Amino acid sequence: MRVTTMSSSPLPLPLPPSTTSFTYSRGHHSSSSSNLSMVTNSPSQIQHWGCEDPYQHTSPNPPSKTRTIRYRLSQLCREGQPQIARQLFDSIPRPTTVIWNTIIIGFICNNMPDEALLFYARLKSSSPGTKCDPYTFSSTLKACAETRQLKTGKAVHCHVLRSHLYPSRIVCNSLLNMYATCLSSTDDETGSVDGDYSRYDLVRKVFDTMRKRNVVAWNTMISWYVRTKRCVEAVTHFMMMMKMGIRPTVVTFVNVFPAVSRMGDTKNANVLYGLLLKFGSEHANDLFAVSSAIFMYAELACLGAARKVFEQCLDRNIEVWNTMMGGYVQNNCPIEALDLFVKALESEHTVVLDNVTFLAALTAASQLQQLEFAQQLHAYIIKNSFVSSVIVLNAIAVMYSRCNCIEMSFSVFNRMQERDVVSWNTIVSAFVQNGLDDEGLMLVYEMQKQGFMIDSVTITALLSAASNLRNPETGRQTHAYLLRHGIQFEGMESYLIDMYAKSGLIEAAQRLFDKNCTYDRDQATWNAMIAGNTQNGLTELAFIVFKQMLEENVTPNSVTLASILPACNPMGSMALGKQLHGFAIRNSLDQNVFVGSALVDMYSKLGAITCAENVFAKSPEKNSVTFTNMILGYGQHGIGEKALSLFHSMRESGIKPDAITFVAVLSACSYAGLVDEGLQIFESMEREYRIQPSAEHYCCVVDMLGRVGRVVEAYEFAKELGKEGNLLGIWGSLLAACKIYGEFELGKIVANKLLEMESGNSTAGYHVLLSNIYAEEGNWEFVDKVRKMMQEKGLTKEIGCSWIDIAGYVNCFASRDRNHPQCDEIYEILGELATKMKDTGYRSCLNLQKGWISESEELENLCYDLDDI
DNA sequence: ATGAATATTT
Repeated sequence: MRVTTMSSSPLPLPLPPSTTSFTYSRGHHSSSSSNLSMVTNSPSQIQHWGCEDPYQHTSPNPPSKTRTIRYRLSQLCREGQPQIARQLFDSIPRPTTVIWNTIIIGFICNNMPDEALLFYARLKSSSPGTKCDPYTFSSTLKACAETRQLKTGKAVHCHVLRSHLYPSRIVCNSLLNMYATCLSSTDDETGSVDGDYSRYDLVRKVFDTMRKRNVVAWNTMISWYVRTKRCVEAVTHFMMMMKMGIRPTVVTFVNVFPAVSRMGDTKNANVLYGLLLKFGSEHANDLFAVSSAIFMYAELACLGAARKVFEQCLDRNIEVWNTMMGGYVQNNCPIEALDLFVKALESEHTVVLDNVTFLAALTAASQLQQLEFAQQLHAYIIKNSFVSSVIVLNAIAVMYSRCNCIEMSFSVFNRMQERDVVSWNTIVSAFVQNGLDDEGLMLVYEMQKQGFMIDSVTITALLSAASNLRNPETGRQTHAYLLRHGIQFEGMESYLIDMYAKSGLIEAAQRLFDKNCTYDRDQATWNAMIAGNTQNGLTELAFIVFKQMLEENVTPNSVTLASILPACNPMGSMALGKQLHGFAIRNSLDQNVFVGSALVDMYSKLGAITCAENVFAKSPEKNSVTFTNMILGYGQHGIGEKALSLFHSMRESGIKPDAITFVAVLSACSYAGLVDEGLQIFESMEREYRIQPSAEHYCCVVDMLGRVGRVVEAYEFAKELGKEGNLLGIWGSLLAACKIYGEFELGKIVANKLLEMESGNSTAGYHVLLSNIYAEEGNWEFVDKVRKMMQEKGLTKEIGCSWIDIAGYVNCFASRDRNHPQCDEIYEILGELATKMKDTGYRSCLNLQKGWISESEELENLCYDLDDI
């Protein structure tokens, strides 16, 4: 660390900024890149303040009059009337340095740094005789810092050097602050710093060459280190400063607190807070310090410590309240945040709530996801604030969207007088998150039409929509837009990977994963890749990525587990599933609602319905997915009654079933033959839950009717759906029912409908079914026709396959397969079983009497048929 | 009359 060069340098600031960046204009110079050059266009019309101006004809101004006018100027600026101050200033024929300073400072105080710079330029060009003093320099440098104008700041630096005055400590501090501010934002002129100094060295150099560094200089340095994300250096500087015997101020602590909290250094946080107390009660009671300490502890998730600081502060201002509430919100504790909000309401005689308070409450309400409370809060805000700002309205829209109430969200958006990019992003995301992806995409068009630019948040919403819609076209376009417009790529990887994987383009996802984020892959990126592999059936790859993630010490979260758990099912490995369950328990992730749902699904798909039941019973939190998975499990295990009763208790507990829940419960009814119950539930879908039945639901009902032989009813029902949706499944299950119940005429009608629908290899099964129907009728001519049709289309029926995990080894069985090591034994037992079945009255669907196949073949086919049922 | 600094929606 170099902090020792202060006495060796002859010049206080040996950093002549290059003359090229000296952009202040003197008229004959070209002044291409300077903001100061605007001075030549500045309409310095002399306007009179008031009717009479006592100074209009007096020149030069007498000292006493100067004092009066300076006083009036600063008073106007303090009263927030800089425009009137400007008029007064313009009426003065020859303003003195002090007058110039006053107007410049006045603009800065009124948050008009650009105006301040214009007046500095005017001072330099229109009255070259007027000297600048330390006040001029430090004020102007502040304006440069506020406007992030490094070039202008350098020009002022030059003026300081040329003034041949030894710059005062305050001017040096102002210079340091100007460089530190301009060289820490991301949008500055990176790399354009000339000479041998990198941007960081420049700030260091100014600091190192200062003759006397007081606490302000140190504070500036600490704050600069924190802003440029070098927290270790910030703390090191703090300690060096202490060692040199410089007494820290409140600002020092306010600056250094975020350094330790960002590092997650609770120990040093306690040390620093202890130091703050040690340096006197005026420190501990300072509201800036209290607020910063609360924020620090909240960022470290030490909410107890934060609350203690909060409670110890007796004279809280609104910032302190807001910081504490924000701390709870940040740590996902909406109840505590809202509790505090109520307390703030109760102490309204001591503080006035502002928009930031409402924002914190609204964000907490978004986390709480209780529509009723959301509406109460909304009503309260309407009643108690005169005009809500865009930010507050945006937060209200978010809140309704999180409560799954898109109608309210949209109506808030619709009624907004003024909208910003965040409003648009909010409403687009709201639609996408509530399953209205197409509407979300349309709103992006509208947004662009109204002149708002797509930004990185819009991109994430677009990618989610593309992913939900399985629409790689939209996804690719969005990816291209992102690259073409140079929108920040960081943080986008997981969305892109998810989109490509869900759209079935797993190679593209893998490429992104491999190339674009070889280092610094965040949790979400890993999760997206694991989920992508699982969803595309690449279960082994999913496990490889999961293992890699653990090896690279990335902490898995609930999403990781919920993504990897479904990978156990295709592998049929109960051992893996149990290992993951154990892993979840060890990492205290098993209480999570997503993990619980995934565990229920995993166990029930692996046939361990009792394990699924246990996980379900022990889940502290259950959502519609948890219930749906359990109902699905019961259905698949043929326990229709339990599925139904669980569906009813779900209703009673107030958890809203969704479209998939109905698929689960209807198919459970179907498997268990509970037709009347099923039909009743189907009818309640739209009536009670306002869920429009989709093709899948129709398919369940057709299947349900078909299975019990109510084939004609099923046919009438299927016709109701018209031409929309995935009709293939509906007609397919009807066809199977026709075959089983010998409704051959209807079967043929249905089969021909099916064959009209052109749709890949999935129709192979229907061809087989149709040929079987003809075979049962003995219509061999048509059997042949159908078989030939299949050959022409190149269709082969997919071989059914099943598997079971025994002692860690997955045994796989396929029809006519002879690869299993215990193949002979297996077929022997299968033969025995088939004989027993025949003895007890089982009849093959294929009519053996026609002599179409031999008896031994028929035995084999029996196994094949069993697989089909 | 000049320098350093807390809470904020997608």
